[in-house]
Amino acid sequence: MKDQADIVAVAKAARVSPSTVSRSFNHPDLVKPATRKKIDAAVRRLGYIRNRAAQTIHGIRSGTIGLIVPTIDQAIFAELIQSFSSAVEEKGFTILLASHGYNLEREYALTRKMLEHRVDGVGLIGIEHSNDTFELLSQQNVPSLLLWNYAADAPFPCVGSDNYQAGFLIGQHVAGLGHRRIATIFPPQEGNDRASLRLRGVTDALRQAGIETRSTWCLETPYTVAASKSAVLSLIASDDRPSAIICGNDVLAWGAMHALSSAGIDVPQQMSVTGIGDFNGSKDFEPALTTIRIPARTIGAKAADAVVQLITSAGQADVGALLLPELMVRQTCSALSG
Amino acid sequence: MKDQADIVAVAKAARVSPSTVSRSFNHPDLVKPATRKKIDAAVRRLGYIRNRAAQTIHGIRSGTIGLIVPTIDQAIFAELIQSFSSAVEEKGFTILLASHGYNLEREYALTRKMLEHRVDGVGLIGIEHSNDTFELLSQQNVPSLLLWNYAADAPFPCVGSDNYQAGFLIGQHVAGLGHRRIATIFPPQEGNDRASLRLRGVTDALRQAGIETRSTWCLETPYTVAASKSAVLSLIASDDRPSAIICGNDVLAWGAMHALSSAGIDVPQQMSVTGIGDFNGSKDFEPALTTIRIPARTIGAKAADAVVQLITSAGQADVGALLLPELMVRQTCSALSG
DNA sequence: AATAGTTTTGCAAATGTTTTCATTTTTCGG
DNA sequence: CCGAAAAATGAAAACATTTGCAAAACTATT
Repeated sequence: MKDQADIVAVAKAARVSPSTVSRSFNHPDLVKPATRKKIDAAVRRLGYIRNRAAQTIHGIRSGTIGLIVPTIDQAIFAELIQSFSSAVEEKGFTILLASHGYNLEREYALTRKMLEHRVDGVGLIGIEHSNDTFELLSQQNVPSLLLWNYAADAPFPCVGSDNYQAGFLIGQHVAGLGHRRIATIFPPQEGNDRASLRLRGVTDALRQAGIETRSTWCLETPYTVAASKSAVLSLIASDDRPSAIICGNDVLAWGAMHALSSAGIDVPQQMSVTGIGDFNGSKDFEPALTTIRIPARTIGAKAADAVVQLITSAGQADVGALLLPELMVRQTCSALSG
Repeated sequence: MKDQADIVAVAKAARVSPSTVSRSFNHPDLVKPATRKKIDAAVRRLGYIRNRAAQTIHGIRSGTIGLIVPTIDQAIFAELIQSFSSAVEEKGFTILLASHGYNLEREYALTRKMLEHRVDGVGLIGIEHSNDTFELLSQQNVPSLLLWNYAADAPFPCVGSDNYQAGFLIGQHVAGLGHRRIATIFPPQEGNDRASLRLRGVTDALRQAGIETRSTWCLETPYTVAASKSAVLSLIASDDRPSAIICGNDVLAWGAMHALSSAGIDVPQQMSVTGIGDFNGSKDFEPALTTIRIPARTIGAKAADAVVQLITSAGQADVGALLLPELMVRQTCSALSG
């Protein structure tokens, strides 16, 4: 870490001025090929690496995009992060990643930190954020994007799906198959607009079909197979069982399936199960999971395009995108017989 | 993005010098409380946000750590990234994340980019990397850490598990239960030392038990449930079936389980299956997956400690850590009857 | 060979901070 | 209320770059 070569060292070694070295990097066409060669040689010899921090203070873009997510280690966000990150990488940006654990105060703090790093843009998951966060972002005038969820009237452009609609679709489907005794299993709603919208969608669809949900059948667990499995295990311990379980996402559905399998309850013969998300693996689950497809990879890729557009157009572009949720009818949810 | 407040704007507004403002941030005890209050007020009024890029060129740490992974959207790396990132966040760092898709050339390019951003340290997954990458890192003298895998003689400190041992353990276990007809299903070995080490461990353990693996039973698929399921489906289409399938990781094992379940083959009665990794969900799979535990969260957390130590001790600390793989005997692998 | 035009280079100022050192202000014991 | 010591502040240099402008070095035309 001692005397790392800087641009003037390179200049000296190549017997040119620092300006020329700088130009040789940033506007190679402005410097004579022969000179460029000398410089390249010097660069290699000294192991010089450009200092983006020093460039950044000239108003040059930092080449970083802040991505702030609730959590990383969830199948679905991982997929989103992957596609987002590889798409922005392709465009020459690098991702500054942070997770707040569904705590919107922490999200604000992280946003600030990102701005200290002078990210060129930021992506947030969902539409609901603390007021401070929104103010900060718009006051600092940083290209910002809301991922995953979509609303036309959100304070920033959204690239995502309609989570209410997702819930509504699945509720409608389950009710349409004749189910009346329906349980739900969702994560805590606090600070998670995706989940609460989905649940509202489900409830509305059911109510529209004349079904009221029983509060004892509305389970709430974190997003893990383990939690969901044990919640469903105790749900079915009672004689008074529902005929279908609507899960807030596919991970919860997997947990439910394992619980039923371990109790020897056949899906979908004796009990229907549905997910939301259509994660990797849900299609190949046995039996294949009926769920709502929310195209994480597409969202990631489109979002990447969108931020970059926002950045390069100084926020003038119209980049929102609504990806419609889609019902995937597979094997875990069947018509109520009898 | 126009006239964002800078430190001199704040200074003017607070009627003090820039030096004082700077001090008020970095050494608050050196400035009079009253002055500090004036400054804080000005900061708030102008919406000033410190510019880390400008700090960084003073040799001050950038507060970022580069993490370069093969892929993000795999259960297991997601877990690792999550724990690593939240642990470093706690210590005031932010993660610069990039993925190379198991391509070590790209890894080198990404490493360079990280260095351009003047990350304070970098973490790489696995022990095998291109020579250029190693040279770059040691020549630039950046605190570097190898995660996930462990070897005493690696060029940089490792925080990880012994993947050969992991493979060996599971091979031994399966052979010890009397299985002789054993299939394996592993990802492509290219650029993935974890996978190749595991496979070597398995093969060695089997050979030691006098078992040679048949090449037609050595399946190779990417890390997805879908790929694994279809590979296993065609494997069992033949009459000449193995009695056990050793999978390179838990995702592959899940795929295998679904394949068997869809073919109506009982696990473990008719076929044993094992994984490696002990991912979230494997314990609650039905039947619960016998696997080798590799403690991703612990590795992430320890690795975070380690890099930060490396950074703050200028590379003088001895931070390597070997987390032993552990056999988790559950329900998917039973003794061969008859 | 001289001129005009073009290409290539260097100088110096600018970027937003931190830090050393010197100066000013405050505090406090007499 | 004086002076010494301590505390607080400011001026200026430093950090690693980029860039506008001007000078220098070529080319081509006559």
